[in-house]
Amino acid sequence: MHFNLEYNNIYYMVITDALTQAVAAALKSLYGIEQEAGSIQLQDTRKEFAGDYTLVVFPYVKQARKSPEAVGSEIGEEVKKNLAEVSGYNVVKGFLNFEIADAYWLRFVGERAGESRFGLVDAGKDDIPVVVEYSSPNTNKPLHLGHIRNNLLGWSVSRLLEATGANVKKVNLVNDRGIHICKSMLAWQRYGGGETPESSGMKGDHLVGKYYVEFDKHYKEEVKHLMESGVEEEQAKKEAPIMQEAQAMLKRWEEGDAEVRALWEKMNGWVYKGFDETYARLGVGFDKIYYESNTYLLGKELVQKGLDMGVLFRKEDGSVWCDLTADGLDQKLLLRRDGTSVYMTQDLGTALLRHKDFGAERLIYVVGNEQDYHFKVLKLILGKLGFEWADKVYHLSYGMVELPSGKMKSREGTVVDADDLIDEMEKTAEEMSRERGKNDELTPEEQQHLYHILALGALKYFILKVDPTKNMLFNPAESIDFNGNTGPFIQYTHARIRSIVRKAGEWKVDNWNVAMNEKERGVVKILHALPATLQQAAAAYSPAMVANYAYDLAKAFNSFYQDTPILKEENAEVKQMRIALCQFVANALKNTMDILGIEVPERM
RNA sequence: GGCUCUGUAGCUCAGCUGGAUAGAGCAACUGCCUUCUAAGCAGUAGGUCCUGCGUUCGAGUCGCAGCAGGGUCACCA
Repeated sequence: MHFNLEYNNIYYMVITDALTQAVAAALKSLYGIEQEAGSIQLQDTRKEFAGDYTLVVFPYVKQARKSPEAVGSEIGEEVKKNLAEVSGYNVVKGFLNFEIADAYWLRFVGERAGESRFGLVDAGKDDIPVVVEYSSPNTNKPLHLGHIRNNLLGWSVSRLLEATGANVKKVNLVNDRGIHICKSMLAWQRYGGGETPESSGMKGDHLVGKYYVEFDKHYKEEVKHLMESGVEEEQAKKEAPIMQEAQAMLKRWEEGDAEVRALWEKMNGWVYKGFDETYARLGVGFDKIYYESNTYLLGKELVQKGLDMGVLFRKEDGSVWCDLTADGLDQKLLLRRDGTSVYMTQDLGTALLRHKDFGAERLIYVVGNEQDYHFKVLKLILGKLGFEWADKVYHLSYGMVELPSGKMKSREGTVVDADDLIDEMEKTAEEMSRERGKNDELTPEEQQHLYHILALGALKYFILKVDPTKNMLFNPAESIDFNGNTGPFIQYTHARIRSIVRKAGEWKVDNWNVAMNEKERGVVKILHALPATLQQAAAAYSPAMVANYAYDLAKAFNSFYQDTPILKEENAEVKQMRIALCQFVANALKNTMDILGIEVPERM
């Protein structure tokens, strides 16, 4: 029997698939063991041993009734006989290490190095869309570091899904109504003296945020006064006049009061202008923006449907609930006794709206893990309401960004402001670049652009390299690094490679018949794993896996670059192969960083 | 208290569906720029993988219990 390497219809010829098939056949012919090729696990051979891929034979020794060493040798021999690309094997204890012939790697580089999109799958424009919601800010205060993580994750996961073939629609649901914005409005009305972004020179979202803080200051004072005059705290918080007035303003807003609406539109307008600026600096965007002022009444007809279906019930006071006790949860309110809806009701409505707007089934919500319970319930209720796409709703639950002092709290002023942080990063990037003095020949515009992409590269990589599900720590006292496992390290590696490739000029692919060194093989094997890595990362919704991949690749390349001549190589064939390898790595770095939303420079 | 997530080097983090002697970066210490970009490379030092029991040929990874920390359990969003 002989195994031919075939083109996997999506990507490229895959030696690992051929190997597992050959192993499965060997298991059968040698020991009569039936094992599907797909369920055979190969792992990368550890670098202290010779070989490329390793099969652990322990699972088979019992049935084979032989020692692990014997089983390893027999399978190794059989596979080597049948698979030309296997140039050798060795057995250490129960580990069978396959060695892959250089010819395979050379062919792989020759065929793929010039592909600008190796490992990426073209997005199916006609496929059923996947809707990713992210960002979803409140309009009463500017964005902070927590929002940055959300935005970067949302953007990057969207890119990641696109890179693996999905038709992604990015949406934002702006929370533009409610008591929080009324607080800012009221405080501005009372204490603002007509201040505007233009008159103050303040960014609109920051200006509105300033009055949100202003409200809180007066509110606390009033509560304190009331408590001093003997009112209980609970009561005082409700009775504080400024709070009552904010509530009244909300009511007027809901009634459509012209004056309140005008003020609301004016101040929200300031905020949007500010947000747009921050989004642009972060390099994120949306296909559609929803506003809660338009959607907050949605969901009520769904509640009626649920009542008709008998999956919801009405209590004596008129409130409507969903009983989730059978699912191990509580009862969940969907309509208050006055008939008004709650957050969950709107979210049910907007889910359906989105399903209709895009014909989407997969809805992905990039929302912090403090809302795990909410989304569990949302999914359950959608299911009970009979939507078969409910099980395709996915909450991408990410951990919060903590400071050394603990959680960020906007009202306590312990937040890291998004704009300030980006400013800071750009300043640092500029300083570091000037110190090195490598970019003096660039135009001032090119320099500014470089500082920007380096700053954002550092920031984005810092945040995205961490597993999304985990909380992460940010220490403002220690600025984000530009050395080591960082975005600029990878950007630098790319710039360096591009420099070589530019100097090399045209390169062509021949049927290289040369020997590879360990460093070259190390780089090629990482490139080879790119498609599978992207698949895994997409399945896990984890840009972190992409970030770590890019780092491993850059690291391996730098190690190769350090002690292997490329342009100075005298053997023309070897030189061509190395240039191709360089181009290949540059493409892979560019594409993986692009998934992270990070631009890579041509020089730096 | 119920539910849930997390615990790996001094610090920040990797460790894919269990596999060989647990890996990076930062910080500390050594070397390497007249040679393709030193934002780099090579090396030294640093670990009871929170604890215990269990499953397994094999556990950082799976199960149970405990300890510590976060989140959440609103007619808020």
